[in-house]
Amino acid sequence: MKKLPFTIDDKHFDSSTVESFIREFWQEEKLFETNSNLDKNKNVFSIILPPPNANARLHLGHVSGYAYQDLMGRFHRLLGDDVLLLPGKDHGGIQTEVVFEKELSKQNIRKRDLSRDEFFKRCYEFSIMNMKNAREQEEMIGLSADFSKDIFTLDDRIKKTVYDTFVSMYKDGLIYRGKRIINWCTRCLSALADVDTENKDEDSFLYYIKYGDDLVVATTRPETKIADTALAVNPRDERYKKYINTEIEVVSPEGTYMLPVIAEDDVDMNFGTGVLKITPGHSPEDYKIGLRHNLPIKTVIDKYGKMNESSNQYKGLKVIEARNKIVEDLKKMGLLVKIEAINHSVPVCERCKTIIEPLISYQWFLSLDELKRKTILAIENEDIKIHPKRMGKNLIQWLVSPEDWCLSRQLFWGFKIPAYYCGGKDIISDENGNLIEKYGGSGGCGEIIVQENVPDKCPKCGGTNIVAEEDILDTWFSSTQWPYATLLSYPGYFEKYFPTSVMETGRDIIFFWVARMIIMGIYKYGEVPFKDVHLHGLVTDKEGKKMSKSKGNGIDPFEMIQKYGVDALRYSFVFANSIGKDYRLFDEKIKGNRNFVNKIWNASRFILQNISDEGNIKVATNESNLSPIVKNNEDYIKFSEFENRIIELNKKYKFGKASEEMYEYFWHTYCDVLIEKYKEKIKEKDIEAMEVLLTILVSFMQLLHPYMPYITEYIWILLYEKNIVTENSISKTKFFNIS
RNA sequence: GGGUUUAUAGCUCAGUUUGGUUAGAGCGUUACAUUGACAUUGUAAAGGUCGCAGGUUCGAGCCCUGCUAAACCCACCA
Repeated sequence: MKKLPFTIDDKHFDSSTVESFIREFWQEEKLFETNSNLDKNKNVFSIILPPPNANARLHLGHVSGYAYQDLMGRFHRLLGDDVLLLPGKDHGGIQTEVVFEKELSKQNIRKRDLSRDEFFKRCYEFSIMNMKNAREQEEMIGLSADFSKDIFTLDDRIKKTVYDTFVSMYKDGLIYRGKRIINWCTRCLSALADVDTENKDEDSFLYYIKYGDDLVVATTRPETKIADTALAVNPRDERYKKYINTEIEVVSPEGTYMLPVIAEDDVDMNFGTGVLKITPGHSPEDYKIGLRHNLPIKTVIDKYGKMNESSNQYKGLKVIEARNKIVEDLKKMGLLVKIEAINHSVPVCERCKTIIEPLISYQWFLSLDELKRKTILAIENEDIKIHPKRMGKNLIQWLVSPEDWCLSRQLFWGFKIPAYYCGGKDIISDENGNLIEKYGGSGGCGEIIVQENVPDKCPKCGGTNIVAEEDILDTWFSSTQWPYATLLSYPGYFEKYFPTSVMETGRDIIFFWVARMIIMGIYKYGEVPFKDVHLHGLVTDKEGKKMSKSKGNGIDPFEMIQKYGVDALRYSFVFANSIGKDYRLFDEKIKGNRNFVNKIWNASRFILQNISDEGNIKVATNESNLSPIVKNNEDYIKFSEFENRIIELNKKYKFGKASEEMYEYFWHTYCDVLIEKYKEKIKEKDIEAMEVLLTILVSFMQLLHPYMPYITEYIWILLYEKNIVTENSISKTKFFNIS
């Protein structure tokens, strides 16, 4: 072993010196590397670590997650388990694409100026750079992962699994190409799933517009008037009963046309006038109503957010421009009754905050009905245990919604959809303005071929004019396969480690990720991909507000590490917190834990300084070779009870409680009571005093190690150098009273 | 509208499968100590109607009901 950088004569514990020393030591010893050999005497414990997005430095959220994951891994190593912590890096899909677009714009380059391949290449380089940073930071915080197995989500081995799943889901009829209303981002120029959108409050106007002679409709979107295909009223609404199932003549700036009036329970009698215009082509709610009443679907807005050619006067105008102009025109025609100010929420793109334009479009979908049902059963039967339990209810609530998952994205950064069209595909519109996708128009039979590799000819007609799908897969389609896709990438790992022991992640991505990982696992292997789900809360500032760049209330974890050390920061994430609860982090909290680190250092220092070298004191390695002197010592007996208690708390994921009790025990029992009690005796080299204090110290280092890996390992090495313990690393040991 | 959570000292939080003496900790505040393993320390003190109102009970911070306030999630917002 290298010369120790730091001795027991140093009063103040210098965390960064010790951290880099220990880090090198761990790397040299290759302590956390794994293999596919199954040892039947050992339990297997595995966590596939949630991969951070390779588009920025790690933030507090990542570090807090790693604190929990590493804690569990190290704890199970000390139980004697065969532990795998498998690290990875996420290409981050649309998130990274948007971040990198901003990078490009700094160089005055627009994304669509580059080819897809060129964009992909540059974004890949950008990601590689970030991945290196992330990796360094992961090592810095003491993550005991097997870095020789670090894997990127765009790795070819991952791609193989993802494509296999896509193809088999297509063959099973779960994945299909379909037309429906989807969330469209006019800036990203892509379809988005519901979870990729969020709601934003917006000040807008409610326009009251005359429809026919008697009816007035209140709408925020007058520009979609041209695409109306019905009016709807509540069947219980006495005011409008007589109009139901009639047709009224509607005058508009684009001419006069007839609209049916339908009865619909979903219409709120108290909103506006109680008359709703139905625009199935541009509103998800209206789309559903349209399906129920078999209404035609008209489209007036294109993918750029501009009015399309079905409008004569507004063609080419952006939505807002068209809205203002049509309002002017309606006013001139005497059709505008009044305008009210309104604050309502609108869906926006989760990434770039552009207002979503609901559009009718052909996309790839995954039917989830059956899989969701099975997933609910798995949760209800506790095939998978969610901690905290109440989050399971949230999950089930989300799973009962029947929406299919829109898998295709019109983006550059990600896996291409493995689909091909014999003779290509075209979008045409029929006489009613309905969009129809036609296949095989440019010389082919129109067969859709779904397979991993590019086909050289059509398996149906033998044609060679094969056109590849240009869309890419939603990044969540691949990341929800992460638990098995990673393990399948290394021979024997899947067999040994699947299903994994725990999925540990933030409570905020339970729908995005956790729910759909379970769904995919159930599809692929008929079983849940992990046995337990542990969800940690979000880190907030002292006022309980979410940290964000724009608010400027964020804490840089690496600044805190420089100031107080990794151990203090990591302890602050778990200290006195309960599972799934958000926790407030601030400087004084971390500082308090730094003081605890220093207390541990000084107490250990005192013991080590006063141990007689000639006495050749050794500490028992397990309960059976414990000396009777220690075994019967009342202070040791009490400690032993405490030790069992902490181990039990860890098993129950009660890390907050355990950390609190360890703090309390070490500071106020070990230091304040026991050291004081044995102080004089120890200086007289009394064997019982030395053995009791040492045995407790050694065991306590093991107990605390998952929570504070650096200082405990360093003290352990000092004990090893003094021949007090026989292994040179805590990671090679087991808890004292585990046989 | 549906679901979930929280409310305990100035601040941040504990208060435990199971209700039980005088409700605890850290930070902060105040006083004192200091060549001592540790001033990143020690000893002590002040500080609480346990959100409000009922109920169950010999006994409620804990269980039940209602209310108030705050936060989060889902749906909708024409």
